[in-house]
Amino acid sequence: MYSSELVKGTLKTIVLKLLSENNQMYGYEITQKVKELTGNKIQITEGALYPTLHALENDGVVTTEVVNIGKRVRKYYKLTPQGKNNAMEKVNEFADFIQTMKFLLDIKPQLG
Amino acid sequence: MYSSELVKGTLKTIVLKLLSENNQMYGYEITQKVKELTGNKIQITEGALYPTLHALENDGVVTTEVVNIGKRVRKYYKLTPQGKNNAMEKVNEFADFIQTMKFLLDIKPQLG
DNA sequence: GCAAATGCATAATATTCTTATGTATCTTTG
DNA sequence: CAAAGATACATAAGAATATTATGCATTTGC
Repeated sequence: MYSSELVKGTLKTIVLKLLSENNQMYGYEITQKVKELTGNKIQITEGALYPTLHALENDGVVTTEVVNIGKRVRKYYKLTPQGKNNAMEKVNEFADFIQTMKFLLDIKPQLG
Repeated sequence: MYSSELVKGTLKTIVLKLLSENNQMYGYEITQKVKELTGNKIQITEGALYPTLHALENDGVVTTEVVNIGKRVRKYYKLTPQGKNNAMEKVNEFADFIQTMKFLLDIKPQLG
């Protein structure tokens, strides 16, 4: 687990990227996917995720579809066309940011 | 300039790294150095920097020395031994974080 | 049957940054 | 030499975002 401050500000980027790869996902699925892909190094809490997803919906970045699974409810999120652009931009910006930070912090290329 | 959320949480790491390379620096110098090294892509505001520096001092990570330059005052910050460890840890953690994010966001190695 | 996992959500609090403001000195330029 | 911009500190109000706690309900695994 990274210190929480380090991960701050990356949530939206992570969510958008996952949605751009998976057509549609529901909240809980996103938390699990991130845990799995990062080997528990990044864990998204629900208290952070749901407000973010709602904000993305308000901004027209995602649309939602509620699906009943037995008696339970799942809320699927899917990128709008605008959201797809948004996702690419965010990821590109982060890639650029990484380059800048590597230089600034004098971080050498890592093996692996 | 990156979106502000992107840079969130990196301030302490940046400051500690610069201090670990420069023996002692003052606040304004730090803001200028970061601007210069990043080609204006990252700009540290004073409203964010000074509270952070004061917190680092409270935590025993840095010590300060006030120097008079003419009639003006400069406050130099210098890492304590604990602060040096702290700096290394922060930078290593960030390097690790970058690797994780590159994988998660599927970012390819960049040229340059 | 009970604990853990799945699945949504919100509210209080904490943290951190932005923006604005304040004070003062020094340097550059027209 | 006056004014603007740079240097140099600092704090405070407000915004944004995350943490922690809580709540509810269903389903799965032991």
